[in-house]
Amino acid sequence: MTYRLDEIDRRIIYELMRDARNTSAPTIADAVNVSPGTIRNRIHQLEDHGIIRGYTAGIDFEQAEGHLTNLYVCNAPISERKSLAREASVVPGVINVRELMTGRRNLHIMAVGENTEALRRVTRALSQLGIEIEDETLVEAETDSPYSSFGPEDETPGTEATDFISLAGDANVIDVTVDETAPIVGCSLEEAVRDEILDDDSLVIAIERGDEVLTPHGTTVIEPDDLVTVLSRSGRTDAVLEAFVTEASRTEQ
Amino acid sequence: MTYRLDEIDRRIIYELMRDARNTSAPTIADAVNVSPGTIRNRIHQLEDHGIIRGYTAGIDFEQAEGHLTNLYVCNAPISERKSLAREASVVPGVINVRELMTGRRNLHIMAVGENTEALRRVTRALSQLGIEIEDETLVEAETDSPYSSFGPEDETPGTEATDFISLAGDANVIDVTVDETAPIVGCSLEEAVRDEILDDDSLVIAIERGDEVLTPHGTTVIEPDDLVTVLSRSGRTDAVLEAFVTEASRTEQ
DNA sequence: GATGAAATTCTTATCGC
DNA sequence: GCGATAAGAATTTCATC
Repeated sequence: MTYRLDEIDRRIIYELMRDARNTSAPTIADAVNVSPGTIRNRIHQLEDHGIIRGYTAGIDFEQAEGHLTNLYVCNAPISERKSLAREASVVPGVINVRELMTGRRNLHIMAVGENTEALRRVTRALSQLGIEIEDETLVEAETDSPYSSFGPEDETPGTEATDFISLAGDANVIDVTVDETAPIVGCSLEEAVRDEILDDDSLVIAIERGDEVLTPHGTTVIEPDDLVTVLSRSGRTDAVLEAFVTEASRTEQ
Repeated sequence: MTYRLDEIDRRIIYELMRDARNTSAPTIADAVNVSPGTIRNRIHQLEDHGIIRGYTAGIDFEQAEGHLTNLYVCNAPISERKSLAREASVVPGVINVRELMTGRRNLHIMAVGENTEALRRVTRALSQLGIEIEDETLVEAETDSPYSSFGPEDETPGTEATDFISLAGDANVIDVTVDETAPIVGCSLEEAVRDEILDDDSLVIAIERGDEVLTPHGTTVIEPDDLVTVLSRSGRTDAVLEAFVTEASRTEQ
């Protein structure tokens, strides 16, 4: 029942986990040196074999009108776990169900509601199905990453944020080494903010260039290999990092 | 900071949660009666505001060369939770991280490895980051669903599987009412299997038509509104149901 | 929010190994 | 069976109203 994957399949899975919507077949084809048609054929095979279950959009419901996301940790008898998981997945509000191999706490159900009353309705619906809720908590954030083993081999994870310290509120300090091909290279900080390369909520507070530490001004121009310290109030780390790392790191073979 | 959504935004989110890759802008445009360009503009706005976090492919790693998926339930000090979550997400093998609001068990980390040794490496990496692993278990299955509140109002969830009983092994019995526009309508069971409308692993064991119960044969032709009982050994319920429900239920206004 | 032209991508059928 | 290729349809991008 296990399907044998080759390098092409693995790379397809990696790219689709990274961005399932804005990754076209020709893009992947360039990366693995086959024709776009082959990529599409493989994708369809992976879908047909059930290896690709589907494609989901990750939604930050909290930002969308303050909806609440709740995680229910539940017990289900092993014999009924599969069917209860199926029934739970169609309860209004439920967006994700995980079946675990343990005897207890073996069903993790994630649901969204516009307020606590809506979540109470989910609680009641799950109870009526015979699912025992052992624990429930609000979900603050969720992050998806591709499976790195299926990614390109020449990956250098050290390029991105080297340090990451949470401050009060949602502000973060990020240390990042500037990529040679980063969008911000050659721009002054003033220009970067004006051209929306750099978020308005982000502030460059230090630049290490070689042996010296520069104090950044609006006219300071960012160069490759600068070690830049950024204070970000937006909390959207990825968006901030985009300015400093290469934009198309995935297209390089 | 909360973004105000209208009917168009909600519907876009619903459709992209349902299928982020094979849902084109014109398809959604037809459903809400605006131009495709407007749908694309809205999608970009939702992406820019961070309401759409990204698009992920759901992978069944077990079917792919028998990879193992593990869920680590961890404790992280509240003050460091956000940064630990960030660091955990780049540990090789980690594909999903959830931050929860509780004091304990507030970090759920999901990782994939080709064997138990690979998962042990993940365990070590997480420990070295200062994450305390409280519990860990293999993940058997995961299901994603769209947020039904954002879906079309005339949804009739009763159309699909009305009952669902797990049997020994991976076999299931499903009761389903046949849709008028289902692919299998007008086909004999023999033809359905030959044309690959119906899975080879699926067996129709009963048909209720009006007041009578038919015993299915190869030559039996499926009609709309038949209540069909299907025994499926494949465990891939969705694939089986596809034959009996309308293929393009989302295109109907 | 709609429209229209240009570029890209997807679908499908066909060919060669 | 698997991958490459090419024509036609559909989709996305971008500028403009």
